[in-house]
Amino acid sequence: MLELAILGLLKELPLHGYELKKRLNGSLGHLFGVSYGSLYPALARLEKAGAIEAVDPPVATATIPATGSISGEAAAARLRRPLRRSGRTRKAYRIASRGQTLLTELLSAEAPPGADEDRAFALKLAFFRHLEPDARLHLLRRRRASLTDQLARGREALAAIAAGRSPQPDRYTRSLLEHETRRAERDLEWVDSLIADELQGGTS
Amino acid sequence: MLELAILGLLKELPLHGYELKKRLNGSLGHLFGVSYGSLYPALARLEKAGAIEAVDPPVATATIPATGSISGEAAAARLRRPLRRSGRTRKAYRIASRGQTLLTELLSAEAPPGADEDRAFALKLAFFRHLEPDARLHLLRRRRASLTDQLARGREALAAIAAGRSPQPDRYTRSLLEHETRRAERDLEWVDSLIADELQGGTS
DNA sequence: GTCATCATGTAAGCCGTTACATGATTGC
DNA sequence: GCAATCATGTAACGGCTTACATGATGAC
Repeated sequence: MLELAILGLLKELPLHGYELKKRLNGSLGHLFGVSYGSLYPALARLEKAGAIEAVDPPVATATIPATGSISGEAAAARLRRPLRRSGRTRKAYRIASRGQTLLTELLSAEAPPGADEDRAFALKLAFFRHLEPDARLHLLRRRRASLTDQLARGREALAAIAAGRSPQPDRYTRSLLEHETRRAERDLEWVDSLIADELQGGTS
Repeated sequence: MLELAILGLLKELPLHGYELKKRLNGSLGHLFGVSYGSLYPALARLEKAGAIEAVDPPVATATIPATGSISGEAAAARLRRPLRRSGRTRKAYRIASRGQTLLTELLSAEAPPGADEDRAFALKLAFFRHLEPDARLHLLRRRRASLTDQLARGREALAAIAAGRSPQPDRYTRSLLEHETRRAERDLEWVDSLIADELQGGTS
């Protein structure tokens, strides 16, 4: 998941490790906390695999692509200014074509079942714009199926308790089960609305 | 978190590893998936630390305390029957007094901030009955504070976007932000209802 | 000249996973 | 007797964390 986040951010503009970390712990913060101890090795790995490449800073404006996005331009400006430093300390990376492929793969990849699934889905959504509409729909439908399952299990568990087929849990466990079932309902409605938007082609 | 789950289950009745795993992946399943590779080492660790002890099976009924809970009795019966086996294969554990202490500590422990917090809270709730009312309230209030923060951050981010102080995110990111803010609202309401129940002393 | 911050990295360790190895018990 | 399942464990590895080491830059 770290690599997905890194590639997703680098897809918009080249960044160096320190800035990358600030962004990962900032906008994506609730989804994701990274420490240097995992970030820098991850960058090294990705570079060795040819997914990203160090961009040498000399020709500042030229190497930074116009993304059209406001944040992109602002960040590029931020990045441009300090480039007048000695130039040997910071190491900015940009995504390479193998990285584009990898990003698509990671976005489309089977979600790890279990507790990480929620986070993985949220993270993917943050970079959804980099996927083809088909792939987006596919992902949304897989997510939908998973939520439908969860919901069915929750409802069955509640029904079994109500019918006495399962023993009465204490009130905390019961409340937890009810809450999680409601959450699954809401998540399902939400995913359905995302699917509907997707089908009618991008209502902003 | 694994140790918390193990101790919480053993607090109700002695169990052996295999059965423990079935329960962890069953009722607590959505919160928690464990594999043998981590369960057995964890049991060994806990035993060495004196938190749990192997209970030798001979005197079946005598060693199993009456918990008063239906599931407890049913499980005890399930456990009782196969005890007529040779007796060298299964190794049931029961919680020791140091384990009781440890359980209380783990339940009361500071939640790891970040993405695990949700799961940790849910897991603790499943064993809430083993805590003193004071400790329960304390935990609920800490959770409340954390959710209040999350909610404030979400609302601020949305306000900043609406006011143009932040750049417009794409529709997926925006929808994600909105959804997570609503979720924080709902979670907060839920925790508030748990606090209210707690204060008026156990409305089932 | 010194302090805060920016910036990159390494080392040790924790907590979990999958895959593998092994054997007992039960049902047919 | 053979397969399914119950049952316990080990080995290798993955991914992330904290703590540590190092040094450049900018502000005052």
